[in-house]
Amino acid sequence: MSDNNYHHGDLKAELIREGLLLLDKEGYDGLSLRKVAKACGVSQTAPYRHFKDKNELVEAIKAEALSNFNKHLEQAVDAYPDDPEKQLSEMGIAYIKFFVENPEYLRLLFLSNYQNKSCADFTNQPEHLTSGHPFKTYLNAVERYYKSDTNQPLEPDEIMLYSWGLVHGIAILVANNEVKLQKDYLTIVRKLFEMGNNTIQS
Amino acid sequence: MSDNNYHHGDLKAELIREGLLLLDKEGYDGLSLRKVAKACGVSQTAPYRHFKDKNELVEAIKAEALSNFNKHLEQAVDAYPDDPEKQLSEMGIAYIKFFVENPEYLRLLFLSNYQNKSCADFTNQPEHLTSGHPFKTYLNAVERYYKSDTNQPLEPDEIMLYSWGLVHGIAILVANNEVKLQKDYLTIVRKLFEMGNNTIQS
DNA sequence: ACCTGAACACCGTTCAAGT
DNA sequence: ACCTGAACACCGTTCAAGT
Repeated sequence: MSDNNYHHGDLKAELIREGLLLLDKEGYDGLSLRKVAKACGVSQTAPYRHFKDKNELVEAIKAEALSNFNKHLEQAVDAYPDDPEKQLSEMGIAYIKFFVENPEYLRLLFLSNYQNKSCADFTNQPEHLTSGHPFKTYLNAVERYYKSDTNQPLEPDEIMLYSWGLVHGIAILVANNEVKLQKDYLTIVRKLFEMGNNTIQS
Repeated sequence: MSDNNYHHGDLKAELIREGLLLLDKEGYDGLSLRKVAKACGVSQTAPYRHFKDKNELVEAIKAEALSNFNKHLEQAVDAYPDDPEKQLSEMGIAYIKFFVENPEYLRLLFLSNYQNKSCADFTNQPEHLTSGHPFKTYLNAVERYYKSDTNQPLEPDEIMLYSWGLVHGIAILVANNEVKLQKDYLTIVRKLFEMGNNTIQS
């Protein structure tokens, strides 16, 4: 708040912002504490006034990335009010597209050993702790879909693992160029979603 | 072959072996060229006689890891001869279990930026280049399943993305403790596979 | 939960030199 | 496609000191 500090009013926020820029520019492996500090025009040890270690900085950058990701998902959901099935499938497509366009986010969010210790138990946690988190957004969409389909043979838990797993796996395989497909991946994904309504049908 | 070298008869193979041991012991981030060299009792620069740089060493370790992984998949396939549907679903379960039990392999194989440039185009490559590779094993299982089910509305390409994506995504979410489930994940996976026969049914 | 500069242990990589 | 040791640029982290 005060802008009469040694150098910055809000170094902590700037470190996070520059960290995300560095991720975009140099990829996950280029993300070093010293480079982020230099990008903020501050000494290499200054980040230690705001974060216990690199792990804490990376966790903060992750939180920012998750928030960006969540906005993409919510945008897709909001485009189809009152249609839980369409919401779920369009959100899945937004999910995949996001990571195909930002593959370094995948590395930051899902493979860094800078681990978020807390396992994301969104089902049993109070709303204020989980809202704004993409996985909670995903779970909400699954639950709306579950309620809208009274013939659904699967529990929310099961739809969650199925739907999230499918979308997540496809995102990773395509983003990492792991599969080689004849057709455009989005064409195939749309076909799969249409056939399965994004869930198994029996 | 000759064992009268400066130090080793087969340093290259030993570097790969020790690299994989180090991955198990210290995780993907602990995998350093210098540590691998030290584990082989050799100077820090000795690996450069066998690999252009760290990237090449990591690629060789990856190849070894993929071969171990492939053995697990083939074992599952071989347990159910003449039942392509069961082969596909049991292989999927073996796939998930393998990564849940060896999460550092996930990091090595799918999120390292030590990239295998060649995108795995297993559909159009000669057999001798692709055999022994887990993704080829997966593709083979998909194709056998496709041939066995004449009512299958999906192309092999589409089944591949669907089946591999689902299995891969679930493996990552569970191995990284990303989902919190009420029941055991294998119970849910088995139920999903039984319902969908590992593919969408229309 | 302010910021710096010197220092330490670790890393990948290069290069001249040695069996 | 042999192996080593010194050296360089980079990294995370600690610590005594300075606004």
